[in-house]
Amino acid sequence: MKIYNTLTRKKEEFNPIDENEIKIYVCGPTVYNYFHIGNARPFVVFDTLRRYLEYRGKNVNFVQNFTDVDDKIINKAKEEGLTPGQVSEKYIDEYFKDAAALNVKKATTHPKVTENMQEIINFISDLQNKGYAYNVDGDVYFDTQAFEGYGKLSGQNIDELEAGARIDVDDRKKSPLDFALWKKRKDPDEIAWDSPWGMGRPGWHIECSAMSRKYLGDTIDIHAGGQDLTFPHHENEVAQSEAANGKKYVDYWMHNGYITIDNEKMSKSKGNFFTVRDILKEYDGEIIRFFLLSGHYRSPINFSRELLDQAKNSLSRMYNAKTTLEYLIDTVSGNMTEEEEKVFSGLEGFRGKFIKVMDDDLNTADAISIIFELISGINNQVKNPVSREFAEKSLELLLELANVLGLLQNEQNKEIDDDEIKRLIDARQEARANKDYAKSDEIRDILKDKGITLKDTAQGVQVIKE
RNA sequence: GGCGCCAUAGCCAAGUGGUAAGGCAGAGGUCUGCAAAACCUUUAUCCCCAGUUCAAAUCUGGGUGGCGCCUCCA
Repeated sequence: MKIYNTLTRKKEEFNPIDENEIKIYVCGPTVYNYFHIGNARPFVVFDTLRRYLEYRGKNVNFVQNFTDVDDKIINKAKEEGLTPGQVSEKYIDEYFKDAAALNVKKATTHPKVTENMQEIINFISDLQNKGYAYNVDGDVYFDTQAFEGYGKLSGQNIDELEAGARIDVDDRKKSPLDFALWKKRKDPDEIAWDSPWGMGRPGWHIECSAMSRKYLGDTIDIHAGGQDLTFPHHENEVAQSEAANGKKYVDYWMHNGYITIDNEKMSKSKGNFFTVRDILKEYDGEIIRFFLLSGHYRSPINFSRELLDQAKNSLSRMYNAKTTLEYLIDTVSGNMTEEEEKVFSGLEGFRGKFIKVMDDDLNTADAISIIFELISGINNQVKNPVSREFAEKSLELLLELANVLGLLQNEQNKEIDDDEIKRLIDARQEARANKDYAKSDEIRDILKDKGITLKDTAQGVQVIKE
């Protein structure tokens, strides 16, 4: 598989350190609110990466943290009269609900900052002992000038960065680029932990370095996140980890593009964001997932209702194919004919094409189009009478590929447990048999309002529940 | 000021040297009592200019337009 590596700015062949355990770290959310669809993109994209690697037979050790102590959480807690812990616990729960709706699997480990305080403190101590960190009256900073290679991930030049100087000027720092590893407690009732430098809490960047080291080791295969984390967050992680461990931190850096609104980056500070929780009120999570995977992960995607509607209709085409096959499996019988064998072996060719495009830096847009080509192939066969075996095998292949993308995961409940609805369906069949079409159409409309769609097929009436 | 990305049909989008995938929407048709679904047909010289090449959406240079990072942000 080839992966575009931000570090080298090239697509590179992916060679994991240990073939038997691929180590991936994805920067997780700061839990002070519901996440928005821009936040959702890395969750979905890198979940897809993980699914694909697993599909190819790899074991993946997938770590995604929760930043559960931070200024924003503290502020939110103050506003709502809660403790920071109460706020973060709440939004961790909410994260899992929305992630599940998007078919994002749970990580192997979801470490929390507050549960790794000792490791973080030890990490800072390591840096201090090696001369990469300095303590200014209880605040500890990373000395960027001491680390050769600062700027190599983001392609930034230190002199130019300083010249750009939108960074805060703080006389206590040796360089404006230096960043906080440990923040001293500012007032006595602020949440804080004891440390060699006094009461305080960790800076943001150090958390990921410490948790990555603890759960995955000094050097990992893939570290991923949104493009906006490249600088300074990931640049700082590289500096910290390589300074402390004396080893390469990450072999492959992956960064996803933004979600935009009217071609402008969606962000909390701009206020132009839509939470997944809100979108879920109108659209199924899989529609959102389809939307997020419909373009390449490094390209920006513009968000709009129109595009969500397009995604919805496209996904319906996939579900129609699935539903039709399931219906055939229930209603027809027999093994594949020679003709069907031939057609099906042609359809199996799409598996190889699917793998080929996914191998090319996770080209999910192409992967989706290949699933559609498979569906066309299936539909073309299924418009004529087919054997049950053909339907079964086709469905299996369709679901195999869709599952890699985390799509077609919704199961239709085929059991009609409502007697009233059963009666209506029977009544319509009777009316049709009597050629009383006015009545049968009327009943069909009534059922439609109840979320039951009827299709008259060669095998009989197909009932589809919404 | 530094670093970087993007521009393909009405909409979305893949393709990065060999003559434009796929989806949505639209139009017409087949099937159906009618629908639905499905199937068939139909819609692009790839922002502009110049260059390299037998050959360029794809490479080079120059424009134009849009976006991002350099500050918390996925």
